[in-house]
Amino acid sequence: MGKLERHATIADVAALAGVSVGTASKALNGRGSLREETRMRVREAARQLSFEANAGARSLHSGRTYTVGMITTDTIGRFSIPVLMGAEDALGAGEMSVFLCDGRDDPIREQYYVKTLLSRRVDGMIVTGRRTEARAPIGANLPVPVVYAFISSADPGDCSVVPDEAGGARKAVEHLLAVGRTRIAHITGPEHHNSARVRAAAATERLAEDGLSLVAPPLFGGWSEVWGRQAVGILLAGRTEFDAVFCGSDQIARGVCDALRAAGRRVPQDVALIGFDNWDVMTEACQPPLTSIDLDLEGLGRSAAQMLLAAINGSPSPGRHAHPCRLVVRESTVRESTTVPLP
Amino acid sequence: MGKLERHATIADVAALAGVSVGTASKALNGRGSLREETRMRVREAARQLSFEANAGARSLHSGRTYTVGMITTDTIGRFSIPVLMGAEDALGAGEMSVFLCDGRDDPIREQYYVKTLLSRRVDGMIVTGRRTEARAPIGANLPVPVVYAFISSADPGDCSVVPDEAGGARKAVEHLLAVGRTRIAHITGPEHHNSARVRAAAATERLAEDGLSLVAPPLFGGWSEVWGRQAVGILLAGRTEFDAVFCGSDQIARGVCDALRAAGRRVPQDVALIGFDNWDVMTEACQPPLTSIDLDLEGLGRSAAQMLLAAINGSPSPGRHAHPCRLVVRESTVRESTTVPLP
DNA sequence: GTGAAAGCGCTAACAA
DNA sequence: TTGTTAGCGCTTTCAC
Repeated sequence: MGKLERHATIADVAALAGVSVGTASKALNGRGSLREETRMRVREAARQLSFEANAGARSLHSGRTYTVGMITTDTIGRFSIPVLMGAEDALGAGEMSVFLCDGRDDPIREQYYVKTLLSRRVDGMIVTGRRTEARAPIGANLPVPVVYAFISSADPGDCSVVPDEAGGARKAVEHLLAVGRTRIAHITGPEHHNSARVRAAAATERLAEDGLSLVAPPLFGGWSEVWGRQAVGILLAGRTEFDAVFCGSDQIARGVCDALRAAGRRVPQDVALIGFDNWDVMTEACQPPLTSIDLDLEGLGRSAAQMLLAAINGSPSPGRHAHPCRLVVRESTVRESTTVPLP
Repeated sequence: MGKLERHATIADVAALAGVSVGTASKALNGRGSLREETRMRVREAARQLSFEANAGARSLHSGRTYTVGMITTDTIGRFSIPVLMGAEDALGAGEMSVFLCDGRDDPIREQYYVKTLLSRRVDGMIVTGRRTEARAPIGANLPVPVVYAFISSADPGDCSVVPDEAGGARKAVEHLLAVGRTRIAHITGPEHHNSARVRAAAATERLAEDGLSLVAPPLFGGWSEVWGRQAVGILLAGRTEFDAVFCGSDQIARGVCDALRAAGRRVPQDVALIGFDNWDVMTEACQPPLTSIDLDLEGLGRSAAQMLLAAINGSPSPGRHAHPCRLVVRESTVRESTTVPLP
């Protein structure tokens, strides 16, 4: 057979089948009315030539390309991936192909990508990023719909799908209350980070609804294990007693866990511990395994993609949509894991 | 202005500028010889209409789409990402757009993507995956060049760019020897995993070159921290003395580190410790920070993309290409970090 | 220096 | 049932 030199065209197929291109087109797309024998003959010719219709030429008529662009505003990372995957999954099911564009925190590069995507006549775009903060819209009066996923647009009229971080923080607190803890500390990331502020505020608020408050003001620091360990030092140096720690991330929680153990406090007997993000690497390696809040990023991405598909089909969903978080219980908050191992 | 209803065509631009479409085309692409005034007038009209030439229509002539497909054979994960990013980076610089296709370990899905990409007339494809093992070629006699990155093709004639894991393992051993250790243990992932076997064999071989051997047969297990901790238990239960541990991954090394500390052995004074992958999450959280081997996946992806670009331009690089690994020294092998902090 | 016309690969009217 | 034709948006001869 040898390596094919060029793609077969529908003219090649028509010639081989001994019909006109119009007939070949109908046969391959199931349009018009043709003799079954003719249809088969054309199909067979197409198969023989490994014919795949040129999508570009095709979209010249339909006006649609069945492609979408995904732009990450900052470098692709641990949070963008599941979002991208969820979106890719939902779009693939919708027969859409996805252009991946890594913005790398560079607005110039980002605008370049927007132009490129428009020249490729994508049917829509998804914009995502590493942080949940609002960002400037990627463009004004774009000729195609845009959905922001994880990150949100500063324009409230734009469609944004964001994790319900406040709801997640409330679930964390409610879980700690449900297992009988009332003296709760909160250790989290840097105060300038939107997620840290939102989660801390929501936790405080939820406690207030039960007439409680954090045993100490939230400890803002970094998102790292190192900070988790340091923060425990600070907490223990103070006189405040605590029977639970709600952490702004799993990495922090892991650091907290290690430091508590080193200080002779047992988890969960003396201190119940809950993280945020439900990152398997951390929740599994933690001793004991870590209870956490799952952002369901893949579901979020899928949901964003579905909204984009709807918008492309003329039914936009303007505004900010909060995607719910899930509580995942493990042994850092309850003695025995509630999950029953499979037999 | 209001939301644009449709994309402007070159006919719109020509009409607004009061010239023919042919002239407009020349003006916008810098072809032919036109009066400077005309050129400017057309450019201005294009700007006013936010005109972006339809790439699909354009490629109808050029025969090239300036797009490539990236297919991950299995789910996109920690190893595929940097490869994808490096490739996207190199391709973007080459004015190429990238179609992202997540194979999800499903051969059916994978073949579906290959067909889709061919119908979109991509100029080439990059195939990647989570493991370094060889895999069946993605297709035979494809009309466009294919480069395998990280993963490799079972067909030795295909172009594959893979990390030089054996070289990395040798560098790890050489570093341990250089810091004066000779009684080296090796703890790594499952024996059925290609990377585990290759790294263990290379380490053994390198030691043999100096008339040495591992203090015990390689301990194969899982890639997790949990296994690292368990393995230390096994090692200590045996009578064999050791002054260094070479681990098959950073997660294992981290587990080893924690367990050694718990057992009263100091790192690096009593035991020097080196990991593999140079995963920042682990190397930084480890106490002390972990020396490791970096696969330079982003560089590998970039290199693969460049080979693809070359192949598209008629200069293929058939065969298997080993991409070198880098040693990154931190405090788990030397008392004071050799990296000088910036002032 | 500019316009008219053909053609890239395909689909969809309309004829035959 | 099938073939012919026009046209999607663009580039590129070739006349003028």
